[in-house]
Amino acid sequence: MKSEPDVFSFDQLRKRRKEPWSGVRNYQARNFMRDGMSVGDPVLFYHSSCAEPGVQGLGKVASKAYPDPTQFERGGEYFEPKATREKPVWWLVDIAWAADFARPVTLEMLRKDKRLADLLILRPGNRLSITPVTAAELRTIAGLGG
DNA sequence: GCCAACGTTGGC
DNA sequence: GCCAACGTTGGC
Repeated sequence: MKSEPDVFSFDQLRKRRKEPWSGVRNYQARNFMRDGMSVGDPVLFYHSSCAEPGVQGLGKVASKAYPDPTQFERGGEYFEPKATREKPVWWLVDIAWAADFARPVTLEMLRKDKRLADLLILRPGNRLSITPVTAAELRTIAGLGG
């Protein structure tokens, strides 16, 4: 899961322990949270749009999917006029801090590792903020992080 | 349903 | 700030 550290960093997640992953406004990313995640699933926390993009550490899914409350905030940045309480449009999960890496796994390190050739985030033009990884990819990246 | 215009993402 | 690569929007 990507996050811009200027907006919400892995350090902030560690301090807060848990954070609702609100504000996702892409259907594919929403579907991964709503349909593809279970409580306890490991999460790679990736910093994007910063000096050194890369995976900072591990989080974990800390709730089942529930409606993103920001879609109901009239006048707010994430207000969704099409959403109703009965038929929400946007869903999220809570993400909890799980473990630090000894070192961040930089984008450069990800690119250099042949085992990660199929990692979705490395595909040209990938802009999805949430992408699935295989168990093998997770192990590889966690290994690189020490 | 098509598709051009537009907005956003994200590395550099 | 640039720009490639997308996703979304809206007229038709």
